[in-house]
Amino acid sequence: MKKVFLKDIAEKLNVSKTAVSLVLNNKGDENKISQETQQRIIEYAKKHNYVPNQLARGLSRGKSETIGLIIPNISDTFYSKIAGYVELKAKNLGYTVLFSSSNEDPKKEGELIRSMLNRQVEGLIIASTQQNLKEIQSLKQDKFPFVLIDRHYPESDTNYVVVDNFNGLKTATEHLLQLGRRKIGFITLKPGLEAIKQRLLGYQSALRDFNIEYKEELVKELSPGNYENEIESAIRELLKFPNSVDSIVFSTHYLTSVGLRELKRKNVKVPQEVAIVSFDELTAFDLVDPPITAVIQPVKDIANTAVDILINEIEGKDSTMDNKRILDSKLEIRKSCGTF
Amino acid sequence: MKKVFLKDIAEKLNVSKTAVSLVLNNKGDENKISQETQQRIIEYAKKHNYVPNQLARGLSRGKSETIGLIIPNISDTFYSKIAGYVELKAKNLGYTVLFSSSNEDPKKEGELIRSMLNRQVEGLIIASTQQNLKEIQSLKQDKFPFVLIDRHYPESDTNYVVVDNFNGLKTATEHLLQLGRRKIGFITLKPGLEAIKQRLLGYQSALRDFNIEYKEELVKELSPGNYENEIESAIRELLKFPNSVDSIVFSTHYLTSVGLRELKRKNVKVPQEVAIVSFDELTAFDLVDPPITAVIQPVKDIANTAVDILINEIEGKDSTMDNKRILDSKLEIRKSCGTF
DNA sequence: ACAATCAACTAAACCGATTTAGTTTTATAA
DNA sequence: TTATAAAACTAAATCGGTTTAGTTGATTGT
Repeated sequence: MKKVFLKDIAEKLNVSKTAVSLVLNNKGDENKISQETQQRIIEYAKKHNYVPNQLARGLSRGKSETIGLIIPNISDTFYSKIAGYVELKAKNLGYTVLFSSSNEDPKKEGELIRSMLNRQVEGLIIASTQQNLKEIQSLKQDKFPFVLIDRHYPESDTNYVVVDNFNGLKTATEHLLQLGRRKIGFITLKPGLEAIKQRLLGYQSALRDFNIEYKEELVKELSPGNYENEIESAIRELLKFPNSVDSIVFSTHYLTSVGLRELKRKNVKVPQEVAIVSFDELTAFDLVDPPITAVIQPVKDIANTAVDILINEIEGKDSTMDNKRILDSKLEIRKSCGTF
Repeated sequence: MKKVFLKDIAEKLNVSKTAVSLVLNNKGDENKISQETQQRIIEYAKKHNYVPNQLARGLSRGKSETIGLIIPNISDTFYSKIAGYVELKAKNLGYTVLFSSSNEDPKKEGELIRSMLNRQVEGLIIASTQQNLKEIQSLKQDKFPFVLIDRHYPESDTNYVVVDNFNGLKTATEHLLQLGRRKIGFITLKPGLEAIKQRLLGYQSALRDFNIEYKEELVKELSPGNYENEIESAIRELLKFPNSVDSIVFSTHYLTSVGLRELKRKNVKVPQEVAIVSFDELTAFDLVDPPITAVIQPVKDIANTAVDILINEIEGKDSTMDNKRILDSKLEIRKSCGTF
C-alpha cells in the first residue's frame, strides 16, 4: 500500500488541498465547506488510511503536539514509572512524548534541551541535574513552557512538582526515633541536588526534635557514580566499635539496595542490630528480608500533575492553576525497623 | 537570544543558503566551497548557536535520524533497561530514539507504528504484542527497516533479537530436577506470545528428559492483565493436598513477585516446602528472602544487538550481517531452590 | 436593479531546511 | 586565441503540510 498525501486526496476528489486540510482538521464547518464535500474527503481519507506527515505539519504550524521529557536515567525504576505515567497522561491529552536521559550530565542535559527545542517540542518536563540554571532561566525568559519534576532550582521561579523531601525524610527518621533507636546513621549522596539537601535537613530536624546531637560522622555522602564501591567503607565506618550505629536511613532506593546487600555480607542482623528505612523504594522491597520500611513517593501523582501543569501552560487555559506543587510522600511501615 | 535560521546566516554573510547548508553538513569540500567561506560560516554558526530545525531537515531529506522503539510498557524494568541501552547505543551512532508503550494492546501498537512512520522514523525496534502480523508484514514488504526484540513472529521472516526462551526455562527446570524436586509447578501467562510458548516447551522438555510425566494441572496460565488477582487461586491449587507441588517455576519476573508474596502470605517455607525459580529478574531479587534463583536475560546485549542490526540495515552497510539472533540467558543460582 | 452579503471554494505563500541544475569567473590546454 | 575545464558559488524547486487572502456565483435587501 502506497502512502497517500494531501495532494493525492485533493487531486482524486477534484478539490483543493486547502479544502482537504481544513476538513481533516475539523475546520470544515467554520470554513463553510459543504457537508457533502466534507463527507467525501473524510471517507476517502479514512479508506486510504491517510495520516498526515507530522514533520510537515509541525514545520508549517510551528507546532508538533509533542512534549519532551528529560530525566536522568530511563532505567531507574523511579524515572521509568514517571515516564510511563507521563506518556499515558500526555497521550490522553493528545500529545506524544519524546524521552531522553541525561545520565546526570549537565552538558548532555543542555544538549538535550536544545535538541528537543529544535525538534519543536511544545513543552518540557525536566528532572534536572540541577546544574543548568542558565538553560533553565533562558527557557523561562523565552516563556517556553516547562515544568521541573523531582528536582527543582529553589533560586529560580519556575513551575515544579516535587515531593516534600524534608518531611519525607523527617518522618522516616522519627519513625526510628519513636522505636527507640538513638544512633541513627544516614547514608546519602554528595549534596548538589536540592532534594538531597532537604533530606539531610529532614534528618537533622528529626534529631533536633528528639534532642539528639547531630554527629557528622554518622552521615555518609557517597558519589552518585561510584556508590557501589563506596558503600562498603561507609557501612564499615558506621558500624565501627564502640560507636556503632543502631539504625540507618538511606536517602534513595539504590543506596538501600547496595546497603542492604552489604549488611547481609557483613552478617549484620536487620533490624535487631541495625534497623533501616529507605527513602523511595523498589518493586520487591516488600519481599526483601526483612521487608523494608520505605518512604513512598507518589509517582503517578507527580507525573500527572506535571503533565497537567505543562499542557495547561501550553494551551494557555487556566491561568489560575497552581504551578508549584510539593506533594506528600507516605511512610510504608514494614519490618526493617523492628516494628512491634 | 533569538533563534537563528539558515537564511539569517546566509544573509549576514552574503552567501547563499545553499552554501551555508552544504558547509554545515560537512559537504563544503566536496562542493568546492572555499576554505575561507567555510570558516566564516562555521564560525558564525557556532557563535550564534545555530541548530537546524529537525522538522524542516527531516521533511526535506525524507530522513530524521530518529529510530522508534515500541515496547509493551516503559515502566517494566526489563523494558526500561532495554530502553536505556537502546538510547545509549543509538545516540552513539547518531540517532535519537522515540519511545512508546503499547500496553500490550495490538491496536495501540498498530497506531504507534503508523504514528512513528509518519514522524519519519528511519527504523523501528519493536517488542511486539505479537498480534499484528499484518502490520509487521507490510513493514517488511515496504522494505522498511525494523527489528523485533524479545518477541518475534516465528511464522514471518524478519530480523529479530530474542533470548533462547526454550533453553532458558529448560535449564531452570532442570536445576530443580537435579536438586531432587519432582513435582514442579509452572506459573506462566496465557499463551499468545511465542516466548511464552517456548518457555512452556522448555519446561516440558526438561520433565521429559527426567522421565517425569507432564501434568496439565501443574501449569497455571494467568492473564497478563489480571495476574495479581489470579495468583492466589493458582498457588492455592498447586499446593492442594495430597498433590502439592514441591517447587514452582515462574515464567516472568512479575509473576515471581506476586507469587512469592502469596507464598509468604500462606506461610509456605521457601525453599524447604516449595523451591522457586524465576525466569527473568528484578533488581532486588538477590535481597529477597530467600534470594531468588533466576534466569537472567542479557538485556544490554539484546539492546545493543538490535540497534546494530537496525542501523546496519538503515545505512545499508554490511549485507552479510546476521540479522536473526537468539541470545543465551544465564541461570543465576541463589537460594530459593535450597542449594547447598 | 444593483450593491451587499454569504456560501463554497481555491491559488499561492509559507514553514526551514536540502538538493538539483545551473551560472559566473578564472585557470589551463591546444 | 579560443575552447575546455575547474573552482566557487547560487537560484529555485522540493519536502507535505497549513493558512492567508482572495475568487466565484448565488441570494438577499432596498
